[in-house]
Amino acid sequence: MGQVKESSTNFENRKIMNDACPEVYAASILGTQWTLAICSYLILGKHRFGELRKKIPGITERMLTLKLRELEQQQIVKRTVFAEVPPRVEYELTKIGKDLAPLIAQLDAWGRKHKKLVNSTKYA
Amino acid sequence: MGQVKESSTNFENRKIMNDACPEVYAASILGTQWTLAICSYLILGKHRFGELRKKIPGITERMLTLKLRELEQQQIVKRTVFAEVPPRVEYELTKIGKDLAPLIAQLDAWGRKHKKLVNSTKYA
DNA sequence: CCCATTACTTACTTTTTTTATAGTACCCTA
DNA sequence: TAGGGTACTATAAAAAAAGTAAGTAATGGG
Repeated sequence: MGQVKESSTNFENRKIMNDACPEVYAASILGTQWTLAICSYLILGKHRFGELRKKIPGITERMLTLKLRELEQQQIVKRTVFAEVPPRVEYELTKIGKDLAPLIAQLDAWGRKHKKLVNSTKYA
Repeated sequence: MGQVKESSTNFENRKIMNDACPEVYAASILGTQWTLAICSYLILGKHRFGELRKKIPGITERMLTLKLRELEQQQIVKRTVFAEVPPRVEYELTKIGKDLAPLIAQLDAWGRKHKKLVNSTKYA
């Protein structure tokens, strides 16, 4: 829950759902734009900031920064800064981050299946 | 992708990612607010509109309608209208909708684990 | 001294999603 | 004939998320 106003109805609603339903909580973490793409690359291994930016088409530096910071706060990603010039920062998944792998595989499988279904019925 | 402007950068970005990554595509379907909560209830069985509204705390009729329509378009939910007064409309999962069950179970498992971890380190 | 490199910030603007509130149609019952 | 139940719609506003564009810092090399 990035920048949610604690006074908003939206905040209340999410809080209640997230507290009551772990699956909703998990989906709300993974379902925002760019987040899962980043995780998918990090599952393949450690990446520098610039590497991620190059691999993820269309992402801006701002968005990449925001999402990485969010993932870091959520303890899904670990950030390591090297005291060099020019700077070098490496990102890698934490233990729980790595635990996403089978979940991502399932999402992938269901996604393929669904896409296939929808496309096959689109013009039927 | 509910009400996205086809001319926006956002539309372009989502399109590219969704086309390339089925897991991102799947997560973007399941990750928006209310969607997974609705599916979770429907996995338990057929529900009427009003039943869902009562079970899902905080949801407005408008949101419930919107999300159900979206799920219907995505062929995840089937809608059946009975020609009665007062009206009766039933919602149930389609085949691919039911295929979400194991995915939801995994989301649930990961969500619990993550929540536990975050809470345990919060004040450490 | 100027430029390149890398990983960001900052200050906005635009787009998308969610919420609020007030209807509507239909028939049945009291 | 007024009110109740059900499943919605319409319109507007608020909130959240994403995108744009222009910096910044530090240092080594030319």
